[in-house]
Amino acid sequence: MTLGPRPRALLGVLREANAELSGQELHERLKQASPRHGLATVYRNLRLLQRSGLVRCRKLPNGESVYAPLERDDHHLTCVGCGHSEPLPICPVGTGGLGLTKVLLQGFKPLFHTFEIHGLCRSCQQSEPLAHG
Amino acid sequence: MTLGPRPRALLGVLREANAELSGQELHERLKQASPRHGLATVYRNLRLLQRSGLVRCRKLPNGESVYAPLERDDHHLTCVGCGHSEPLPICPVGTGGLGLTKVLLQGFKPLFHTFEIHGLCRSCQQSEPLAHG
DNA sequence: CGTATGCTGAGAATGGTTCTCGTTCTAGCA
DNA sequence: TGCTAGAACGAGAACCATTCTCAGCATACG
Repeated sequence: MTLGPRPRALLGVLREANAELSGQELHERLKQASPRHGLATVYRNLRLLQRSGLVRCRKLPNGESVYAPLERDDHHLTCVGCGHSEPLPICPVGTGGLGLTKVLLQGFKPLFHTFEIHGLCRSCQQSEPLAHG
Repeated sequence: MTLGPRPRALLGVLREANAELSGQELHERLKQASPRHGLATVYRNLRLLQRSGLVRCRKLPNGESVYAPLERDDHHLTCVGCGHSEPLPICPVGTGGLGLTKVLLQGFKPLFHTFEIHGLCRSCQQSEPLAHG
């Protein structure tokens, strides 16, 4: 598989970054190197890299998608109140995967997984006396 | 915690449904019972129910959110090519949770989790000779 | 009865992402 | 070098699920 210059630059920015980046943020950074780099191209190449198994993606509560290199395996704690999301240093899946049987996958080729715990952060618990119980 | 009539109807529709429903679908169904039920109210009450620990939510690749009762614990296999998502009858988290330490949670109150395997479905593997390797 | 508070519906606004389409780049070839 | 076909690109418009705004209505309470 050969990557064109645009996708390669995109992947480079993602790998240098120490956090997940959104499409908009990636666009900002890529424009610094090539000012005419378009937003559509950013999203086009993000899809390409994702299908190629080089980039992973997840959606934040506010609707934007954030991207990271596939090899980074972070999971998250996300507040359903304020939408704040922070890394969670655990992974429920061993390195060898879940031992998914071929029966379960039925020809599906896994590339990456997302695991997220949703709940209420400390400050949203205080401001919202709704918590069930 | 007391639920008003609108949130209660919403939760009822979700519990009757045998699949996750989007905000738009919920609106459609709720209008059948009360034709003037507004879309804003659907989303308002979805947020309310989510914060109350009664409803869970996840985002599909096409950007819409789908909702289910908290007690339903399904996970998914989602194609990064076509966006198709189907239930996966496994859960990486035991009933007792992950044994998350208080140190990790730092006051965060977990309500539910999402687990999703992203990859390429059989037909997207065929149409896209991109697969890395 | 009068007022405060909260919930609601209708429609406008928002904003990340995708689409359109004319242009530009690249590869292959003579 | 000059030419052509096809792929990739950029700019801006379009899309659409969701959120916001705000006036109207219901309920509770004095």
